[in-house]
Amino acid sequence: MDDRPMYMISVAAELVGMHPQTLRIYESKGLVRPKRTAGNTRLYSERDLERLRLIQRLTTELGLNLAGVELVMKLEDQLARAHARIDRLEREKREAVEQVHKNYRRDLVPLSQVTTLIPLRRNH
Amino acid sequence: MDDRPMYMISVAAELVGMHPQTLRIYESKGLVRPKRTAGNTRLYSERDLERLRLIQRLTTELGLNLAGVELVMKLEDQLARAHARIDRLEREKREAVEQVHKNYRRDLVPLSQVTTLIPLRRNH
DNA sequence: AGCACGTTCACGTGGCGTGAGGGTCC
DNA sequence: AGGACCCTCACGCCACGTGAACGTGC
Repeated sequence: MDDRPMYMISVAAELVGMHPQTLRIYESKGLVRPKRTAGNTRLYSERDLERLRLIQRLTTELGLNLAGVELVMKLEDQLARAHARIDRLEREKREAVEQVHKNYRRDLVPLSQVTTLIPLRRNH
Repeated sequence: MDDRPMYMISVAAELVGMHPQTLRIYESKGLVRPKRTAGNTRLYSERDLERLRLIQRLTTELGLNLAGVELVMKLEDQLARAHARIDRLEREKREAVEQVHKNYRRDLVPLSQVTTLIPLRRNH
């Protein structure tokens, strides 16, 4: 995702189909945090736009209010991290088993078979 | 958690500090599903009350609307299951390693040592 | 100078809680 | 018969989106 600040508020609002004032409200509630220029003009990155589109889905399609949006985004973040953890654990579990196998040498023989091996070697 | 239906609406509302009509609204939106008697009277279980208290926290303390409550409860359910999965995976990872160790017999000897074993056995 | 930016305030709509009215069950 | 249940409708409040007013930066 692209973090570079690119669009000022009118362009950003146009791109996501929202009222510029709405974007200001979202910022005042901490839902998006666009960068600012030296002259205090907001600059929205692609990541900000993506976040705005998510807010839009939650409010217009699902009917959440802004308090709900905030909590939902927090939970979705936690959920994403939990899923990442699950993927990592599954991989580590597989790798751990393989590693244990590798740590056992391939040329191991049961001690009980050693006596039967002796005759075989004497025939040489 | 106790699923047995126990309290009719006035008692349930009293117990959680809500208006009975509010409980009916929550049911109409699918947020709680109390059982009914043969005469169509709602009966709330302890689990239902717990759910009502959660809704109360989300609405009054955090300011969510009901759409938000619904989605948040869904996400919290998913999150709980993800955490359960993580716990299970961590346990399985540990057990898998132990199991691999067990599958290697304790009396294994490197094949290269077999020749050195032979003299030892001949001395008997 | 002009236009889009900034902030603050005002208005309208809609969601939600609360209550009342009227019917039904025990 | 009375009280608490059922459901539906109406009212009020608050959140949120929208716009206007006014000042500032490019």
